[in-house]
Amino acid sequence: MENKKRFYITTPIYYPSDKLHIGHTYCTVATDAMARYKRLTGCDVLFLTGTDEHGQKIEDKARDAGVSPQQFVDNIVQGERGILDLWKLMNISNDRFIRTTDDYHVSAIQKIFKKMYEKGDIYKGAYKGKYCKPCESFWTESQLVDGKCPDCGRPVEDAEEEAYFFKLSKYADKVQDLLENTDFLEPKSRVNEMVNNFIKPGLEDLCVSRTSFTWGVPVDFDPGHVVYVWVDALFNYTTALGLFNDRYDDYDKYWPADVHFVGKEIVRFHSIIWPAMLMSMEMPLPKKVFGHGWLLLDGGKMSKSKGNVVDPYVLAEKFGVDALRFFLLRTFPFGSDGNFSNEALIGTINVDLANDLGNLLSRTVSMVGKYFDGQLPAARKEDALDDELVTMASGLRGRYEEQMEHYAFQNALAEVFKVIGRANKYIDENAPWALAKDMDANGDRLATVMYNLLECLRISAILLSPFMPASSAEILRQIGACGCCSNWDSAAVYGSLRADAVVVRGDNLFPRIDAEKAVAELEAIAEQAKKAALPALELEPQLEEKVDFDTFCKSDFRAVKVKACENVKKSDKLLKFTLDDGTGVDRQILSGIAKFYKPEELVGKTLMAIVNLPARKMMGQESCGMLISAVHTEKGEEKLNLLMLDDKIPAGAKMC
RNA sequence: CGCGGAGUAGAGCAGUUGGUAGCUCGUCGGGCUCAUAACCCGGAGGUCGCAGGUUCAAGUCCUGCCUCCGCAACCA
Repeated sequence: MENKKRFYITTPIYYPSDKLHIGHTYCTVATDAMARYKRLTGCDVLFLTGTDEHGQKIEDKARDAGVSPQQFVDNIVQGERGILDLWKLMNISNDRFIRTTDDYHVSAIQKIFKKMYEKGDIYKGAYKGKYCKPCESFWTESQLVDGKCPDCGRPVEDAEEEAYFFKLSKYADKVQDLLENTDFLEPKSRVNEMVNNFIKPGLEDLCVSRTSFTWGVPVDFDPGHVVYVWVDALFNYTTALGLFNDRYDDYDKYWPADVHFVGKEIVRFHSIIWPAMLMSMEMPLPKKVFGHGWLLLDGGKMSKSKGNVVDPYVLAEKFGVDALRFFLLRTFPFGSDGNFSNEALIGTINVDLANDLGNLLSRTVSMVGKYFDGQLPAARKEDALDDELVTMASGLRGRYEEQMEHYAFQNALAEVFKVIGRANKYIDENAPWALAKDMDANGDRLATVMYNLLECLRISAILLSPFMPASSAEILRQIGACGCCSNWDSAAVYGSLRADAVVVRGDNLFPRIDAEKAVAELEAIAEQAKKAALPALELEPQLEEKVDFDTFCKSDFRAVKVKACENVKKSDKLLKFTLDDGTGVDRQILSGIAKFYKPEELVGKTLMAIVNLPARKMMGQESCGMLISAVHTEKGEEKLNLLMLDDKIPAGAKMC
């Protein structure tokens, strides 16, 4: 037992500048399923996840929020509905959680940085870039928008910043060899991308310190410098085991990692920079980096700006944690991108979980209860009708294992559901309800049929447990499986379930979902969330361009008094004003403010209008001029307020 | 010619080393009644992006083109 095989698996450490979305959940759930699977098979597993908490962006966000960077990340990590809460909700079984702001990590990073510096792989140089003085920030050429600062739009200038660099170029050949000639990086399709894109054109040395912000691990031998992201972030996988710190003592036991699961956007850092740094440190390399795909929405990337970010909290609470976990790993091939949609989620839950698995459990358990009072008799009678089902179920663990070892969650689950589908068909073939009509003649046969169904459920439940821990346990409970027939070994032994197991009916595991209703509700929630995310107040930016005085004077603004005001027929925006402009002749102006005012409340008010705009027809009526309103945007919604003047001002008074 | 991925039934996807084109949903018809109006069987529906080529044989190999998507260096 002390020779248990060890397995160390990690997720990326996530950047807590915002709440996490379904994409992060996808990666973490996949890692969790793998970790649970390995534990199931008897491995001594260490599963690590965490957060990467330093950097300019966090510093900026914290400043905007008026809190310290530490308070800011604490809130996102530990706060209500934060990252820890999310992983708890999703039933993530991580053994450790590292935060790069943890003391032990910070001091370990300083030691690592220093060691690489002393070795000569980190050296001092100059980081060239574009500098925006007002914003005090550095930008790269590619970050600029129209050659100007992406934040404020003002011009930038060439500048240099003192910085430390890592000699990435020194390890280029060794890394290329690693990628091309081993299975270090999977899926294999990512290898070409890395080699062609980054290594062949020549690796440049990597900037690993900055002086332009302070929220980071200080370089202890050079005040003013903080360690820039990669050294700090990547080495988390080792500091969390106790490298250069006393907090943990598992480095020798678990390093090198068996696999890092990472999103395809950070494959580069994990497959090029990370091995190079480890080579520099003369440490063993992880055995594998697996770059999984992204969940796309409407074929495009999820992003805050598109307002299409999917909230895992909402889905888990609405449909259940296990259903969401299952959906993510059953539907999408792990290595490539997948199209997420609410319809697909609900479809998978209804078809696989409710109709096939849930209903199989329900009908089986119900029949054992109805025909045998929950406990099968000992006498059995086999039949050729059993062969195919029994063969399939007996070999299921092997086929499942083959897929799981290749991180092919989708295929592993497909194997399980083939057996579940076959079991449903088996019920039809044997028509237990017909057998039950003559228990004296068919009782033995009926018991065999029911036992075979229970066995299929038992084996399936064991193999599904890494994906749906709670639901699998409930299935095993309902079919009366004990500990010794709920483990990995028993999943390969058909007939493990005690012949006299006590079967108890429970609630429906996966209730069917009314798809139309659920989609509508989700869309309403999304709409609400989108609104809430919009800024409370937005103002039009001031114009840069100058207007000369003469041009300005050409605009003839006048005080006008509202003599009458009414809604324009068939228009929900327009109000029609009859105004006294001091000339003695009524002036008619149409204004698009019906949403904000009732006509009657405006009568008698003194407003401001520009009167020398050319007349223009709106909804078939003439509008001679324009009423002046103040405009601003609240929560994405435009608000208009008419300029109301002191009623002492006579009609026709000129504004200047 | 920056790099990479993708284009297969109405939708979403599988298709390992070339040899009758499959799966899920939907749709149409039938069966059953134990069960969560669930389950089972059958039918319809594809010139596998386009054009060439290699081959006895190509969705699968080669060439060219078109369309969509992602990445393009310090950015999760």
